[in-house]
Parts: sequence; C-alpha cells; structure tokens
Amino acid sequence: MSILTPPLPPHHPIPTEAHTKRERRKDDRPQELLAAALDIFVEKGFAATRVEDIAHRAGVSKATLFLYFSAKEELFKEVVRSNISVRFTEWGEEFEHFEGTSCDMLHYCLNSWWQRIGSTKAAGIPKLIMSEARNFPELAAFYHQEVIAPGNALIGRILKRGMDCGEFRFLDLQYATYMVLSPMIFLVMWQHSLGPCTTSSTPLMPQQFLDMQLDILLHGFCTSPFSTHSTPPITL
Amino acid sequence: MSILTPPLPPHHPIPTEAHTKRERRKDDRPQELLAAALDIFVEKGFAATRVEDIAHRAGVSKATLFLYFSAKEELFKEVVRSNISVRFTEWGEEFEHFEGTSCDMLHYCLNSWWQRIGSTKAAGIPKLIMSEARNFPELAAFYHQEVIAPGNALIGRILKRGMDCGEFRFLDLQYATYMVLSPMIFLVMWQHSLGPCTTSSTPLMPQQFLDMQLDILLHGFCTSPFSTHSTPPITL
DNA sequence: TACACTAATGACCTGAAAGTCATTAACTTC
DNA sequence: GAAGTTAATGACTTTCAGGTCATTAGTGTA
Repeated sequence: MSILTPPLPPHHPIPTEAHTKRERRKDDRPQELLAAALDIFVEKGFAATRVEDIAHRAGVSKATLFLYFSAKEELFKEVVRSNISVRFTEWGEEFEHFEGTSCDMLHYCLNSWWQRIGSTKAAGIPKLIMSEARNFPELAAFYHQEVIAPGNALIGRILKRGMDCGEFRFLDLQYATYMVLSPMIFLVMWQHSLGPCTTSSTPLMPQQFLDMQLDILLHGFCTSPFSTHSTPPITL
Repeated sequence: MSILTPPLPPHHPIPTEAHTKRERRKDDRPQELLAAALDIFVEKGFAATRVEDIAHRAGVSKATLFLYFSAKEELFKEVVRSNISVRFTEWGEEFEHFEGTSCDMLHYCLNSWWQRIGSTKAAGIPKLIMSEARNFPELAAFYHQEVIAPGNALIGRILKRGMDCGEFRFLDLQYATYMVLSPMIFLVMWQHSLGPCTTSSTPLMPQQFLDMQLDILLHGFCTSPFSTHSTPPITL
C-alpha cells in the first residue's frame, strides 16, 4: 500500500528572478509558506501532507519552515485564519446593510460563498476538516469556533429575517440552517474527493447543482407559491 | 503533532470462553477480522488505521491478519463488499415490486437507508471514502463502481417514475438525484466528524434532519400543492 | 503417545516523516 | 572590506507502521 506521492517540483513564488542561491527574505517567507501550505493541505489532507513538501514548494528547506511556524498544526491554523476566517468579517457587514427580499439574501449568500470560497482553493479546507476532525480533535474545535459557529449564525440570521417578515414558513431554525449548509458542504466534499476520481462523462457542474439547490430550498421555505423564474441562476 | 491513540484494548469476539492460549480457528477468523476492521476503519479512517490494532481487536496477531488478507487495501475492500454492496441487491428487488406513490417511495428510500446504513457502523464507510478518495484513488474507483453507481441508479429510478406519472416536476434527473443524495452524505459526514467534536447543547438529531429534508424535497419535487402532513416522519 | 500438518506468532526489515541543531553564508554596519 | 548578526540549511535523531519469515504450538490421526 502506498499513497501516491508525485514529484511535487519546487514552485518558487517568484520564478522570474533566478534564485540559485539561498536568500534572506524574512518578511516574505510566512506568506509564501502559507500559500504553499494551502495548496498541499488541500491536495493531500492534513495528516498525509509532508511539511517538507510545503517547504520545497515555497522554495525553502524544512528547517526554515520550522523557523516560522512552531509545528504542522500551527501552520494549518494560520492557513485557516488567513483564508476563511477573514471572510466572515466581510459577510457580517454586508448582511447588516442588505436591502431586498430574504429570497434574494439567500441567493446572494450561496452566490458570494461560491465566489469567495466554494470555487477557490480554500474550498478544500472545509473538506479537509470534515475528513480529519476525528483524528485531530483540537483542529476540529478550532475550526468549529473559528468558522462553523459564525457561519451558522449568518445563515440563521437570514432565515430568521425571512420568517419574521412572513416570507418564509416557520421552521425549526437549527435544521433549516442545515438545509442550506449541507448541500454546500456536500459540493466541496464531492469536488475534492470522488468528483476528480470518477471519469464520468457527466461531471457535477457546480452552478447547476447550486441553481437546483436554491430552487428546491425556496420551494421549501417560501410561504407564497414560489415562481421558479423569480431568481436568476447563480453567477459563476 | 500526534494523532490520539487511545489504548484500544483487545476485544475478543467470544469473551465468554477463556482464550489464554492461541487457538486454531481458521473458519471464523475472516469474519472476526472483518468485524474488527469495520470498527477501526470507521473510527480512524483508512490511512490512520493500524492493521495491528485491527488484529488485536480480533484477538490475533498482525501476522495472522496477513495470513487471511493480502494487504490493508484488500481487507478494506472486503469490508465494503460485506457491509454495503449486499444492500443494493435487497433494495433493487424491493423497488421492483413497490406499490404506492413516488412520494412514499422516496420516503421509504430515506427511511430504509437510514435503518440499514445511516444509523449503523457501516455509515462510517461513505464518510471514509469521501475523506480519503484523493489519496487512495484505487479505493475510490472501487467504491464508485461498487456503491455510488448502483445508488445513483436506484434514486434516479424513483425520480423518473415520479416524473413519468406526473407526480414530480420535470427536473434534470442527474441533479435531482444529487438533491436526494447530498443530505444523506452530509448527515453521515457530520455524524462521523464534527458532530462528536462539538460539545454543543443542541446536537444534530438525525430523524429531525431527515424529516425536514424530506419535507423540503417533496415541496421542491411535487407538482400538486404538497401537504406537510401527507408523509409520516422517518421512523427510527 | 508419537507424528504430521498447518494455523499462529515474535522478531525483524524497510521506508517514511516530524522535529532538532550545529554549521554555513547572506546581509548590515561601520 | 572587515566584522558581527542572524536567516537558512544539511544531516541527524526518533518514532512508527506495513509487510515478511523462520519458528512455535495446536489439532487430528494411528
């Protein structure tokens, strides 16, 4: 048994200049290491990632990586903070001043999540966490506090707004939130697991998946008879 | 960094008799090893599972395990075959002779999946596969052929039946199938990852999740105005 | 009881990866 | 350009797990 370990050639972040020699660039290393870490964590998962691969992709040695991050787990936490956590600040402010129906809000929610997380490399992080939470409970707790809790609160706020103004049926808020969250999680899980493996002629197209999901959700949530044409498709 | 490795005391399958000595029980070993393997694969995942732990839980040494299974991957494949693949034979026959509305059929589908897979230890297998497909593409291909393809076909058949007889709206069959599949996958993923980690006072209750999911799905699928009371809750 | 057969195993081999540290060499300052 | 500071690293240690094999010991037969 052997995990596939392709060569992973070094990807120096600034390939335009020749870097045949070792260089001292204390200020840039952390960012470059974080970028390399995101790539490889997403590709391999947490446990299967070798810190040496991350270091080489960032153009430094393994020992240098440990000069900037005390351990593999700390490096990963910084990757989460710098790629996911920051988004919630943006969303919190946007939804504070949102004007429009709650249907629009839900549409905007899925839409901007797809643009800022779902379609980017960062989408591999939720997948990674779901995959390895059991084996790394400390990382799971960190992620729950840093991402899951704020995310649930954000979706919950949208749904509560819709129910309060009579636009949505009254449903249990916790489980209605799961109805929104679960397809998003499924989508990133699929895209980063079986999706690339199946050589199917009909791959899962994210925009079609999200469009139908929104259609089904709004049929389920809205009180008034819901017209399929009232929301434009998710823009990609 | 360190994966939690609790003691994992040996669980001899027949603890009633005293087994202080080594015994020769060629016929029973495979089943006992498969049972132990299911437990530990589900608990730790594929890569993080040590075959030695499986062997000890089955009451034998690591070398004995390799006497019955040529490699870790082969052992895992047998676990999938003996716990998941067999279910599809049952379902195929049941749906062949099903009488009732397609709403009932969808309800029965979620219900019996929950009873036979979702609520059992076997539910950890889909989670494991989604988690490690990228690192073990051969296992992913095996699982796709053995489980995903038959499963999709089964759900697709239900939905097509509903559309053909006018009970369901005409929707793209592939993506409508994902609408049914994705919450089921999310549920087992959550239950085997972040669910046990979050010490939340409001844990995810599977039956409420599935009930609301079915409610939302039928609102989305059915042509006629759908009454919330027309389907009983999922029985657990 | 003696013998043959083979299930079971302890000890070993091998490779891999996290983390450490003494040494090296790139900049800075004067 | 000489000297000092410290970023960078190669080489090392340690731990761990998949897989192998010569040896051990249950079990059935005469």
